[in-house]
Amino acid sequence: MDYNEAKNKFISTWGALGTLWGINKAMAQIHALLLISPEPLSMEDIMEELQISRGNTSMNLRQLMDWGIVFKENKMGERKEYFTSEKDVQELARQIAKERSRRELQPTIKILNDVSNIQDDGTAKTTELIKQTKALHEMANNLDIMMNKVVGQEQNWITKALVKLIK
Amino acid sequence: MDYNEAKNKFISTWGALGTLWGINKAMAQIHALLLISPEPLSMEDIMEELQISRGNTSMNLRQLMDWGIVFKENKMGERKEYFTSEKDVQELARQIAKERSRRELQPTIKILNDVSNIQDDGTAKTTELIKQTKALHEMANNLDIMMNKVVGQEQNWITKALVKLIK
DNA sequence: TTAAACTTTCAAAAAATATTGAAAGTTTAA
DNA sequence: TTAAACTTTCAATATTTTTTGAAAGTTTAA
Repeated sequence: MDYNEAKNKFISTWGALGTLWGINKAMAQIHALLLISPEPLSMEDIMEELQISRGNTSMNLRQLMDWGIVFKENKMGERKEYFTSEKDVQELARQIAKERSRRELQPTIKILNDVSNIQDDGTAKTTELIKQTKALHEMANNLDIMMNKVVGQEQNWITKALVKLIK
Repeated sequence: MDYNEAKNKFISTWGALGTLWGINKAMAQIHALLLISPEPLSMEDIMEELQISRGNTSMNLRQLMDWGIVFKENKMGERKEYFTSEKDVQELARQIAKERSRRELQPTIKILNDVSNIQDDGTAKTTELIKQTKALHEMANNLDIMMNKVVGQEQNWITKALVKLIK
C-alpha cells in the first residue's frame, strides 16, 4: 500500500465512521485530511483534495471549529485563511467527549428527569414508565459524570482509566 | 405532565437520540415503546401506537432482534407474535457496547492498523500519516478493550467503573 | 474611496435514507 | 390438502439530509 492509497483509505474510513457518530461525511473527511496534513491547508486545498464545493467546505469547516477541533491559522503576508486540526488525539477525544455531553447527553438527562418525575397513579404502565426512565436517568447521569471526569483529566486518561478498570 | 404526555416525550426523545447513534427513528421509537410497556406487544399494537406501516415495523423489529435487545415471545394458544425489550438497562448498555464494538470499532481498528503500517519513505506527509494513524489505532484499541471489559462484567459495572475513575 | 481577493450564505438540486403497502411467503389448524 | 392468520419482502414513493454554485458579504491594499 503506497502513501496515496493509505491516505484515501484513512479519509474514507473516517468519513464513513463519522456518519455513525452524527457527523456528516464531508465534515469527517475534512477533519481526517487536516489531521494527517503536516501543514495547514487553505479552503482551495481542501476543495481540491476532497472534490467538494466551496460552500460545503466553508460550512463544514465552521462546524468543525464549533466543535473546537479545527482552528483557523493565518500565514504572514497572506490574505487567505489556513486550517489545522487538533493534532493530539487525546485532546481530540477529550474535546469530543465534552461536546457530546453538552449537546446530547445533558438534554436527554433533563428530559429523563422530567418524565421520571410524573405522578405515579399506581397503574402498571405508569409504574413501568417511571421505573425505566429512572433507571435510564441514573445510567445517563453516571455516563455523563464519567465523561466530564475524563474531560477534566490530564494527558493519557484513557490508558489510565483502562488500567483502573482492568485490575 | 400526565402519563400520555410523558410517554410521548420519552418515545420521541429516544427516537431523536437514536439518529445520533446510527439507529433510525422508527427503530429507536419501537425500542422505547417496548422498554416502557409492562406487557409484550404485537406488531398491530406497535403499528397502531407509533402510526407506522406494517413493513416498517417488521423490518425494524428484525434489526432490534439482530442487536439482541428485543425478543420474540409467544403467547400460549395465540398465533400472533409478541415482542418485548430487554428490560434491564445495564444489560441493555452491555449489549449495545458489545455490538458497537463488533460493528464499528473493530473494523476501524483493522484499517488503522493497515494504514499505520505502510512503508515510511521519510517524507513529512508519510511520517505524519503514520504517526497519527498509530495514535488513533492505540486509542481505538484501548477503547475497545475497555468496552469489552465492561461487556464481560457482572451487574452494575458502570457504577463501579465510575467509583474507580473518581477516586 | 475602489477593487481585488477572499469567505459566507442560502435557495435550488441532488443524493441518501426511510417508509409504505400490496404481493409473496410462511405457518398452523382443521 | 386448503385456507385463514399471520409475517416478510421489495419496488415505488416520500422525506430528510447534503451538496452545489452563484450572489452577497467582508477585508485589505493601494
